[in-house]
Amino acid sequence: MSNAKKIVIADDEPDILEILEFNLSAEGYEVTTAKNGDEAIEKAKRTSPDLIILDIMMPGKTGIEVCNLLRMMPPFKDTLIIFLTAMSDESTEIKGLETGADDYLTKPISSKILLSKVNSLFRRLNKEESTIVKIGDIEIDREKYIVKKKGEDIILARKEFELLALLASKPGKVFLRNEILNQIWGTEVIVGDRTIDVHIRKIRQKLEMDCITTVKGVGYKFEL
Amino acid sequence: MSNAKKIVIADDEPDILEILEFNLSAEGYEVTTAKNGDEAIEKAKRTSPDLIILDIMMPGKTGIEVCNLLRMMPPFKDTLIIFLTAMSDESTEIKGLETGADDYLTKPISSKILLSKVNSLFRRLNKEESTIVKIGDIEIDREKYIVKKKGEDIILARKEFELLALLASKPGKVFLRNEILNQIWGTEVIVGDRTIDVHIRKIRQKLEMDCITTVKGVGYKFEL
DNA sequence: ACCCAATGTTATAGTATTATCAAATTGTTA
DNA sequence: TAACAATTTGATAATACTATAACATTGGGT
Repeated sequence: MSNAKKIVIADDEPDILEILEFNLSAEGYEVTTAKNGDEAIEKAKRTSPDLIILDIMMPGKTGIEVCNLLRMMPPFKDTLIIFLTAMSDESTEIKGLETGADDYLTKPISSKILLSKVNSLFRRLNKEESTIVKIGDIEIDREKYIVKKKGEDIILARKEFELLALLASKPGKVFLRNEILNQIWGTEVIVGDRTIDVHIRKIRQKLEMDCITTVKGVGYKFEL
Repeated sequence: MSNAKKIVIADDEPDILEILEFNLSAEGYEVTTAKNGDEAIEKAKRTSPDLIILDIMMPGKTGIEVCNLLRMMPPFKDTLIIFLTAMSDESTEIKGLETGADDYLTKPISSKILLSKVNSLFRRLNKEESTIVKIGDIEIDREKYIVKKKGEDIILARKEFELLALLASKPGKVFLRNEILNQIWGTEVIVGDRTIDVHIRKIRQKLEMDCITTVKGVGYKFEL
């Protein structure tokens, strides 16, 4: 899966770095580590991570300074940032949140809590972004009602779009004709047999690709 | 449109309820309180809050149970939920996060921390709503109710303005007719289908641009 | 290789949706 | 309250979408 979430962790304590990296990697995240603030910024620029975990107390730039710098750069305007802090000092916590961090964790860190928190943050983010589906050259945006192939817009009518979106929602899965009818036309409306075929044909025509496969006697599936 | 964020707080301790309500109200939030889980669900259904704060330990349903129930209801799929817990018990914290809560706070609660956290959570959500929106030649100022095209003022009537502002708030996104009706006219008022069309037409006329695209059978979107 | 059911193709007619205009209603301001 | 602007509605025209019929083709089973 190339869509593994990327995380950059910055902490000056090698032990912590290692523990966090181990745990997050085990969970399937793509982890990059940094020993200090500057390295964190540099790695962030290079890897475009989905989440940045910053220790507040670091030699050189503090996590808060790093966060401030990152927030000034457009690519990191909305990137998730979590602070790590040994202090249970309230004012620090607040400063952190108001700097634009999305959360903070207090050391000593329980890996279970960290993972929960990370997963939880991503869960929220995923919901917002699930409107866009990318499969190879094809990009389907449910919100914008747009289908793109290699960046070029392809105009689909409503039913065509819905049908494609349905099939593409689970690439590889074979959708039975009945399933498709229920999902797109609903149970009340009854349409003839050829209706689905015709829509499928139009999609194939417009996409100019063979990404919808017929499974005879069963249904259709979206692939490649 | 009163766009004050609404919050429902559930806790069985009246003191805490009062403190939280006081602080959050002072910050401009619209607070509703509930003494137990069932009441929380009921109030949530009635007020459609933006955030729900749940004490975990409550007589009757626990906060976790309430959260589970809420998450099953479509309207609350994405609502922010924060847990309040007296326990620093790690397993509880994790159970909370994995239930679908967005964060948790440990009692005793510092109101400053609470406010920071709440503000921080909403900040992320609010990014979309900056008062001035610029898209190409067009500039929309929600506060001053002014639209400019290449620096020149364009005078739009209120509904026209609101409609344009709505569409432009998420360029590219297709707004369903129902969505538009709910956002601009509200659920109580019922207007005919032609109303939207006519307003769209006037906006197009006054802007002298083709920036509003019709997606037949779906809705309208603002582009370019 | 043949058959037959399932699917592909095409053109077309019917339908639903939207654009446009004018007129009616409501709201606002002097 | 008159005058004017804003909003809504209804009728009608223009348009795009969809379903279907009729026919062609395919491919698996025997």
